[in-house]
Amino acid sequence: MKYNPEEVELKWQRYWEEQKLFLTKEDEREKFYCLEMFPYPSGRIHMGHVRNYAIGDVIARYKRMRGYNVLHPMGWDAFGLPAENAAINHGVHPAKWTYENIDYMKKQLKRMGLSYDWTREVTTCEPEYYRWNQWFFLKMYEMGLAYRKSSTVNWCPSCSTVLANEQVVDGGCWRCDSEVIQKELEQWFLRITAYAEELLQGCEKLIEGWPEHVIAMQKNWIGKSHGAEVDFAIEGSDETIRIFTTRPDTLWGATFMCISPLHPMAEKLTADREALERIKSTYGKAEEKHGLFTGRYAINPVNNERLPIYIANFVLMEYGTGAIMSVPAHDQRDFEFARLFDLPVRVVIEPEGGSLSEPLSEAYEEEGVLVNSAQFSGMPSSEAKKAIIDFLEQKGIGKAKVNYRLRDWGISRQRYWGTPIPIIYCDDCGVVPVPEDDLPVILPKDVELTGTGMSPLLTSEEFLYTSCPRCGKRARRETDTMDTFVDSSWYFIRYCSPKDADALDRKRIKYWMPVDQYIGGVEHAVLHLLYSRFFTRVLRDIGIVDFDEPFTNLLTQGMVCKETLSCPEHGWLLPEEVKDERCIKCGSPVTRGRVEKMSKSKKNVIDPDYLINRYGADTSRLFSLFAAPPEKDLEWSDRGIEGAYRFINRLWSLVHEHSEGLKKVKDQRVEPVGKGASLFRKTHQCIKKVTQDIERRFQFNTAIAAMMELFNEISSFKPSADEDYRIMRFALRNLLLMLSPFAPHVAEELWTVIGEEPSIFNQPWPVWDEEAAKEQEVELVVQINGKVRAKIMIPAGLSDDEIKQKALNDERVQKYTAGREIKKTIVIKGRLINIVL
RNA sequence: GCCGGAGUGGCGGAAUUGGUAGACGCAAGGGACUUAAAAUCCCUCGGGGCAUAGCUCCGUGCCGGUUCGAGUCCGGCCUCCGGCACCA
Repeated sequence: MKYNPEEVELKWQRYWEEQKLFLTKEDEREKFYCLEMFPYPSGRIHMGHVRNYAIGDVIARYKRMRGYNVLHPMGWDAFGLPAENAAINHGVHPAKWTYENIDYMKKQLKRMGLSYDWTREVTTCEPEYYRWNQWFFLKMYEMGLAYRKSSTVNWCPSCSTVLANEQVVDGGCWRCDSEVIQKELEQWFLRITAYAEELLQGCEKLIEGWPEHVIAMQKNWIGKSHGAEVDFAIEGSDETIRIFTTRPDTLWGATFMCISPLHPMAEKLTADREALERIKSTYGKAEEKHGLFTGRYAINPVNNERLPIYIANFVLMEYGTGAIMSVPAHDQRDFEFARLFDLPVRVVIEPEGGSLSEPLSEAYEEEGVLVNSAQFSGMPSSEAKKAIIDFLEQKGIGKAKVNYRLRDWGISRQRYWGTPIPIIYCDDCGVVPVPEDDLPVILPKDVELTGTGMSPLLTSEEFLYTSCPRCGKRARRETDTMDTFVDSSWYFIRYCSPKDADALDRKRIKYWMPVDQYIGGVEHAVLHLLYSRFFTRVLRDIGIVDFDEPFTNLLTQGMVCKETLSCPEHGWLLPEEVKDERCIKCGSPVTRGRVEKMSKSKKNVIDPDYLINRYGADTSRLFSLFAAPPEKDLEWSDRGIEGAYRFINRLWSLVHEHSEGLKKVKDQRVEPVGKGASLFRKTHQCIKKVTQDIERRFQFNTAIAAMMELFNEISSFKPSADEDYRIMRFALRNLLLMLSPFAPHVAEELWTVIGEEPSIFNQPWPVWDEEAAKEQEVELVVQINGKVRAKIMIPAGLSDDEIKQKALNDERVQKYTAGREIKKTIVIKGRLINIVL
């Protein structure tokens, strides 16, 4: 009987659905919440999804067999730019585009045979979902966590939208790479900085369950630093400028001062508007430093020196106080600036036990010992930092200060396809929040999408004008929508009670949350994961949840990569555009480029539909789990998938070939006797290995390798008597159970072929017997002076002395030991002996 | 520059955390079956040397160290990949 993946897979997918096998309800069992990052409905799934969801499905099915009540949901991150761009470019309404994509992708996911509870499906563009975005926003507004301010924002002229700092990559838009410019706008912000310290501290709790590098990235992003704020008087003015420094030990080395062009004092200190504008235009540009001398001086409060005040493009208003003291001897940026303006460089820190040769060729940024610093000279930096802060505090001119790089989260987007911000502007009452009872504020359908950069909601009169909830007069709605990261910051909570009738049901949330295992790409290591941690804390403070961290364990899967092909004339090529190492269009030799993340633009993608049509879901899943450990990058291999397919086919044929013999001995007791004794043992060993590989760090690749080994042994075992069949059946039955989370359809089918009742997924995970798994004979490696000189078979469980005797009696060993004194022997139980001569 | 991670056969990757380096898969070579091919099955497969049923030396990016024993631990380098980057 030939293996037909499609037939088998559709059959069992239908069965599971009919049996409602994966629908989940709260019960008395221990819960396990297994979650994969939900996709953006871009149109079709890609190999990254296949890998992500295959990993999640193995975990969910495995945990289910281990007796957990598993929650394994799926949904759609359905708001976002591409839908709107499709509308602009092709005239399709974003809603239509999105829902059609969801339909198609849902079919694809179902075709993969994933064990989701589809009744919990969540779609973020539905009013039942986004009304809670609005509700949280109102709560945050009440709590002072949502606020409006005018600020310069990152603006992508191509996407015509505001970008969060995190969405700016190397000065370009994260989506389209266009250069990002600064623009002044009234924006809504969420005060994530109020939780900066807590989010940082919380990282410690994640150490056990999260990858180290993700925690490092989060800490880095929060960017806590200790230092001091110091007030500098301005000569000829009553005002002072406050600076922040992490190096109070270099205070005596300040030779000038810089303020940000956006600093409120900038306009007061210079009359030259034009020059100020020029500096502003280079603000934040990393390439070069620009400065403008104001003609004014500040007074260094520790030594009363006059310091010229500059306006400098590299001083950021968003960090610290927007003003710095400049110590060119000990800060490379100040050093470069000093060179530019020929400003003095004064050394106040010398390396311990040495001295700097002046003039300096670069700043000395290390810590050291203070010099030229009045009473603090001679003190080491670390000590001086504290002492100087004490001194500043006593004198009332400064204080210790902790700063964070983390900024508040700007959520306003001048876009249509997102959650309307539930705010009304009334001429008399000002900013008025939409009353809770009026939620949701529905996103209107009749909107003109032009891509001009104006909020499209401005074009819907019906939406725009409303009456003020306070005074009843005609008022305008906020027309910006929320950043879509708001949607994904709490969707995992929504899955617990997905229907609006019981939305945010505390009891159900308490049962399921937090997520026990979260699986997704590293690209969300800061953005999504940090926002989710923030939201969870806000929800905790509102009283909806009673924990801090949403995701107990996190698995960040590696990228799916493939070799790239390119031609000097035609650029990236598809594999079918290459013949005999030459481009079929022009005949130029083809460059086999680096193995890179699959992307349409580089033409190195594999379409999951093609894969599943050709090999089936089981093979596709098995290969993506076997080719590399989950957290590492996976290199696509056409041959590799053939290997996985071959394995499944071999298993299929073997089971069918022996199905009669296997069925006949069903329910008969297995005994480890006869020629099958070693297969019996191998089976127990395999259960142990596979279980341990899954339990510790999800090493699916080695788990599959172990199953292949077991299969190879079953396959070379030629059963004749019933006792042989009993053992073969025992081995196969367990192999199918172990394989079932990885290749669920074929496992379920073959389960019935050996005479078992479906569903295999109602079976418990197999257990091994430690005794039965033990080898009776083991290979002893005999080393002499650390080199392997012999390998001998010995019975397991010998004492050290017996092992030593066996080894010394071996003639190959005697060749070396003859006439020499044995200094020492080291015996590793059941494994190795090292004889030191 | 700073912070993470990784370097093992022709390739993807194993190695119970200090105890046989190369599991499993792929590729390659040889053989069987076949009119033939595909598929399938069996054997070989890190490199060198030799008196070639065997023996022996070398081998986990490089140099050193600890140890009876190092892919694994320590010190110093090199290379590659990710993240952050004028954060004062």
